[in-house]
Amino acid sequence: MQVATIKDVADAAGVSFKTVSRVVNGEKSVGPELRERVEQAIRDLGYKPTLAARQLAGQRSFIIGLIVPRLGISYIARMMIALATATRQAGYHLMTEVLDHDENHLSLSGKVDFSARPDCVMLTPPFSNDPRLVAHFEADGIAVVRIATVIEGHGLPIHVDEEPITVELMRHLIALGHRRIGLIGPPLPVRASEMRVSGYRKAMEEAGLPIDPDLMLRGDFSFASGVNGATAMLALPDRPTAIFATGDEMAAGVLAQAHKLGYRVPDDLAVAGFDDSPVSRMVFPALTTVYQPVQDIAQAAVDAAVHGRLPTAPFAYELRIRGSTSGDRQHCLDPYRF
Amino acid sequence: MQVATIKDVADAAGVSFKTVSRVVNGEKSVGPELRERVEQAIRDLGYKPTLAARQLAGQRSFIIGLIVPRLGISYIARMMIALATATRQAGYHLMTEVLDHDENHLSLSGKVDFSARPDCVMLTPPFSNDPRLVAHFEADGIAVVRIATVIEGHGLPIHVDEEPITVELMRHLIALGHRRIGLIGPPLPVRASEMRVSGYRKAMEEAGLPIDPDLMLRGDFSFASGVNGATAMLALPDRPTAIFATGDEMAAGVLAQAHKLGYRVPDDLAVAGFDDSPVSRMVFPALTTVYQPVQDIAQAAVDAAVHGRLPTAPFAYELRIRGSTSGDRQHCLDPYRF
DNA sequence: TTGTATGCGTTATCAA
DNA sequence: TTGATAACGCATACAA
Repeated sequence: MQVATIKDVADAAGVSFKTVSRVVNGEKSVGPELRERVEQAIRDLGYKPTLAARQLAGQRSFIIGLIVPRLGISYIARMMIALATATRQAGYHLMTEVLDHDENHLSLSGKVDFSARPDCVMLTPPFSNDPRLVAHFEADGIAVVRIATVIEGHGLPIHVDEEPITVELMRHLIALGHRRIGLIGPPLPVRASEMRVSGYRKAMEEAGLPIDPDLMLRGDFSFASGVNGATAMLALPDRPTAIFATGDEMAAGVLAQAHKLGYRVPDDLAVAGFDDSPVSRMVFPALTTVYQPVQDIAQAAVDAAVHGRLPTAPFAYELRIRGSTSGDRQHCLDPYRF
Repeated sequence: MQVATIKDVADAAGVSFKTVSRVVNGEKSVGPELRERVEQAIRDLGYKPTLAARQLAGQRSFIIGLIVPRLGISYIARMMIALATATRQAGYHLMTEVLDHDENHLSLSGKVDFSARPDCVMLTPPFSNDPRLVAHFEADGIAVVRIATVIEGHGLPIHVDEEPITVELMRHLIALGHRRIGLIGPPLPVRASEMRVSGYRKAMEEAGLPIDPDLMLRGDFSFASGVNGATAMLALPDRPTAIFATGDEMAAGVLAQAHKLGYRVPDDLAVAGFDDSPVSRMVFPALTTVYQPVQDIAQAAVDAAVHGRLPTAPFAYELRIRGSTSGDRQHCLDPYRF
């Protein structure tokens, strides 16, 4: 015999298969005696309900779709692992689709396959901020969870507020005596991470420091754009003594360029990033950065996907002060946990 | 009306739904005229066959399972993206499960859910080298693809041969004049990456260089183990002038410790890694390393999963010589593509 | 080449 | 509280 079906369980327990179905689905209209017999039979036969049949007969598929960009920064990889774990814990299955970063919603139908009929689709940045994508799914009656977004609109938005922690990070730099602090921000002023820019502004104003447009550049989260940003700013007559890049990969680019030019970090130039990505710990000196509560965010996203419940409390970001600003020469040896 | 079913298409095309089924499955026993009518109707209604129904009625599920470790080094993340892409191109769906690194096969049944009935399961390292895991799945009649393995046994092994490219890397170091070359290897002598160790030995012997046990340490692929290995070797009376770590994260640890101790890289100490991971490009100087043809490997794995076909030609590894051995101070600015 | 009947394993509806 | 029966959307065998 292959795998046990609901009928096998019913026969073994001496009940109708509908009763087994009730037990499996946790319905309480089952007598304690029968319930016990059924549960025993389920254990004995190692019965697991077939997903496809449940999906066909019921209205749920127990599948959650996940759409991620191909050009994955490590933040996405961490999110994928965390979402896979949270999905499983909720008794659901994760089906991952990769979408090219620059593809629009028109090419979507050909790429993303709805034949699995997920109960819900989760969108990571940058897709979580694309209203057209959301509309595309909702037109098919599929709920959409938008992970780490700041914009309103349809779907189930998992809002994040990165401004307070960014202000904290900036205060740290300012407390160290930096007055000219460069910023390498996200690509466009519409992204979720734009709050990292507003946090920068807020802290500068709070400290009574002038905001110099020359010190505010934009990158694309890549190492290369960090290098380029640093190159430009360090060539200024009145160069910054600290640079805050809104992503660790960019910050690593700043650090590398500083090394190449012979600057000592942090004595000549302090560098700070954002994300607490693996690379932030592997460069030398290790990068001061902001820890993203990826697991909490993933948990909230799955909760929204399964129960339609939105998170109530804000997520707990944490400042990680390391050598690239403090001058502490210790390595960060904590194992990187996803 | 919700989503179009096969019957809707049949009605629209004025044929029986079985004919539609034939067209969808690419059977050729359909007249050209009817075929055209059916295809038109499919386009008009935007029909996509429901996965669950195909799975229930047929014998295939069109689902491929993927099991990855939680403690993900970037190699795994890249593999996940590549596998998701290749799976989609093959018309299949990828269902990802995260397994804790140290879990044994006994706890497996509770963690990995078979209710999706995947046609095949793909295992990445380190799971791809666990015979018990393979047996576990095959007992359920599920084919198993073992990605990047060197051991024989059941399932569909996607063999990799990393020895030749490792020899090439070592020759590069030796050609630079290094005679005492340290090795920080994989955890146990049973892993796939053990070929990186044999490549080290082979190249040393080939060059007539002595193999000093003091210069052969083992790590666990983590940054921390690279730091520790470097610390130990650089404290030797006759310290190495070059260190080859069999993973980029470990190599980054070596590099960081070298910086901390004030060694110039590569003048005082050359460092080489393996994987061409993102971090290898973001440290300074950039790490000399070996590019892994992740996309090719992923393609082969999916091919094995879908058609049971094993790759014939070896995979094309590539040496990436960068500043950590050559002294070239240019950054690697290529966008990192998954 | 085309169409019809049957069943896959489960949930939903209704009756007992 | 239980159970019989009909779907769900499709593939498979078999018939036309």
